[in-house]
Amino acid sequence: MGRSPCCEKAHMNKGAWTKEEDQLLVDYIRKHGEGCWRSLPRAAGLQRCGKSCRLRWMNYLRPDLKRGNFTEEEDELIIKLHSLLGNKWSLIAGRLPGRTDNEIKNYWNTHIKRKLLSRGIDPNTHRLINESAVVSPSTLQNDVVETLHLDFAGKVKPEPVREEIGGINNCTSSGTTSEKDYGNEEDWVLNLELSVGPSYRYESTRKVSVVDSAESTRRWGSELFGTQSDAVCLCCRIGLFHNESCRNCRVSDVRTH
DNA sequence: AACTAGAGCAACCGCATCGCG
DNA sequence: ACGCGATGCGGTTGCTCTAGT
Repeated sequence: MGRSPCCEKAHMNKGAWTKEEDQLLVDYIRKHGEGCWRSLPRAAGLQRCGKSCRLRWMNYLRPDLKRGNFTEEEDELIIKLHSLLGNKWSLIAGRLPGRTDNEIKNYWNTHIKRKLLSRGIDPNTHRLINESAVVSPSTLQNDVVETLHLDFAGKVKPEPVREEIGGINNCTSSGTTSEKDYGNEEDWVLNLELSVGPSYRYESTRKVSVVDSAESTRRWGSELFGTQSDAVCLCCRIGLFHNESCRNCRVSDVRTH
């Protein structure tokens, strides 16, 4: 019994992709678009399972991928996002145009971990290795640290946010704040329109309908954060995209907001 | 030149989540 | 509400390349 395999593996190629396979996949997707990965291999004439095709496309063949070395700005952004999100590579990748989750994950494991360790920072907790106190001040400007806040969809998970504001987060997947401090995980939703900013007042955004009894937490969020119009994306707040359009804010000059 | 160890990265695997009937 | 297939995600593996001896 048990789950049926995602594909018939007996006659499938495995291992590195050949140029011919790449070409077949690219040609097929150009013609038909992405989607239906399970049936794609057969339709494209590939002896690969759908998962493998998807991975190859996502991580290597997509035309919008940015190849080459990570910039210093990207490094810092990854570190900051990891301190907020933990090993949520796909979410982190969503904030780095042209980078894939796999690429970022590999880069983290091979470069950034070492970089943080050399700074005396534990890459898992983002805390200084020799001190129990706070955390990676070297990587975040003070004004940003003081005002780091998260914006929640529908429900607010208050305590960790307060911790964000007071020092730096405990929100990573390996964080230490216990679940009982803010209820069940299912009761709150982190809106990944993460924002970092000065002490603007900020209202929790509600991308999904609020169907809960969280009026109090909502009010709490409003009192704490003010209106959403003040929110600026993380990239802009930490000073990236100084001279170019930010894809998150759609604003060409971040100094104006 | 040959060998070895380590780094880097593409790809795989298994589980989780989503979405549709 | 439930079951099941499809897709997505994160951890891990293993191959390739390169630097050191």
